[in-house]
Amino acid sequence: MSASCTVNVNKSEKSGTQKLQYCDIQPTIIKSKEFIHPVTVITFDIETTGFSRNLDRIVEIAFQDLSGGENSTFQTLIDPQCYITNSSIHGITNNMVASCGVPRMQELIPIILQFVKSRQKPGGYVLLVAHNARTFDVPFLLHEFSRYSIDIPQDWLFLDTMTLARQLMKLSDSKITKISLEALCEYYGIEVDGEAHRALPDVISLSLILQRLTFDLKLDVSDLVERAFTPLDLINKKKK
DNA sequence: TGCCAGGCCCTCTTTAGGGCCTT
Repeated sequence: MSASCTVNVNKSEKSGTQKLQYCDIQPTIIKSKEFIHPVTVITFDIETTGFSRNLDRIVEIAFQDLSGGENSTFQTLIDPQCYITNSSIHGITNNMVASCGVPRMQELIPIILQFVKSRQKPGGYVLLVAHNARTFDVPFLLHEFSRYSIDIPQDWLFLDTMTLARQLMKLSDSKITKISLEALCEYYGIEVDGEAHRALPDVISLSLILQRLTFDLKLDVSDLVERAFTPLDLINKKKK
């Protein structure tokens, strides 16, 4: 994937994007090759106190804007306001999150919104990418936002790299047999820069994996947008 | 009584079951 993530879309519809609902965004972005509409691709990862989106909380989050440049990464511990019992998994302890300056989620959400906005191109959309995003990272994020009655911005789309990895696994000449983040790192010869199961090292690995997957599957940004989903997609699926 | 996570995908399937994947 190129460093600059720009995709062609219909400029004439730009003025109407404020009224768009989640479900309308994808076709609008990928509609036409004649017009240019920017998409910012940001990978992200969370560490949590467990697997339950209802009972567990996020203890660390990291983002990386694939466009690069100054301030392209963002990482912070989060005070989950509950006892951490799985420190052996990620190494994040109760003492660490109790330290002065570690924000609670309600304090952090405006900062996350500001970070993403700072990376967003004027009039553009954001594609937030995570591994197992559909089942894990995004539902957790939605729960945290809804806990404080804050809406996910309508110009945010989400992409799950597990979907791309499954697609790669189906290719006849693919030698990949597992699609975990660890397995994909091993497959692509990516060395984890730092502790695995910490948000920033995992997000840096994910950025490299995303670039390799898009290359192997011959995808451009509009292809990624086509495979993206919105919070509304998850809510509607749950209702079915 | 029912909850204790949940969606995707494959197969020994489709009126289902179980492994994978995330912390």
